[in-house]
Amino acid sequence: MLPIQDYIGFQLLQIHRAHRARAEAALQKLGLHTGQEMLLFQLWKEEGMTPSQLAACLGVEPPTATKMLQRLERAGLIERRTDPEDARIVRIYLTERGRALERPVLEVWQHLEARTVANLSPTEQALLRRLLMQVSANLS
Amino acid sequence: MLPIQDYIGFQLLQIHRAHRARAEAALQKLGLHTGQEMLLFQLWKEEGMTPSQLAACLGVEPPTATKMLQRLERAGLIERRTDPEDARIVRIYLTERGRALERPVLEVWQHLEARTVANLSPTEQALLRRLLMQVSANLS
DNA sequence: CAAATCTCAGTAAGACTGATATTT
DNA sequence: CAAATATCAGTCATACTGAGATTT
Repeated sequence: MLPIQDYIGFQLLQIHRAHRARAEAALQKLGLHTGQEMLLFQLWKEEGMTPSQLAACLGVEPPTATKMLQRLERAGLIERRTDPEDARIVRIYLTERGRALERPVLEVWQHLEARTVANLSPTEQALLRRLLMQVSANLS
Repeated sequence: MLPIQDYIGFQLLQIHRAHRARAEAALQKLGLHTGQEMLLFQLWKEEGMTPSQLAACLGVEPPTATKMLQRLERAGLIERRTDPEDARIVRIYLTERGRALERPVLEVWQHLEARTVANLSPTEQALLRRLLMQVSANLS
């Protein structure tokens, strides 16, 4: 029987926890929590997305996205606007403060990414990315 | 600028979520929640560990382990016994029901592990394990 | 009226910090 | 009394399901 440490499932959990803790510590200085930056990432790419679309991008259910958006709104980083053509739809826009966070958050991410792949050659990094992509597909 | 999907940090999060959802679905049939089986794993290897030791194995703080143990105790899978030589120390033992879960839980894990590494050659699997080990070390 | 969209309410596990026994 | 051990209390973000509310 395989010791638990050798299960990839176990390794993934350990890594996820460590990664999350590091991200949390760095994002805290920007007044953000882990997870919130994921949503902001999407909005930096394209504003005006709906809560449902954002939920799909993040792979969560709509009520989960709603709660995240409430926190971001309370923090003054995003705002909601009802779609003028279909009042069922809400569209999410960044505030100035939300836009201003793009650069520092990216720096945090790049820094953490560098740490994550430290001691791996460029070839190994590319390989890891490819293998993880396959794993991701396997589990979807 | 790298699209978010190409960050290994992002991939890890997606994979962790998918993996967790699959584990949750399978463990539910055994009356367990994700995370609980981690603790049981340790106890199947060695009973009589203390809450602090278990916390260290899992990489969490002692109060977190205490809560997990409370749930496992309520579920009738483990029991606490005060150490006879040092009354500060609590030792955790499996109940019969807790021991009986070893085989089915292992089957769930092996099945999920197989799915996780599907479409990867044995060489690639070993490589992935090694790369993840390095990543884990990087983040610790 | 049915479908779509969002949100609310409630629940639960995960994880932390800081405080509180209890024993050594 | 200081250190060690476990636990309690409180907080917070994650994430779900199921139930409204509103609009098309």
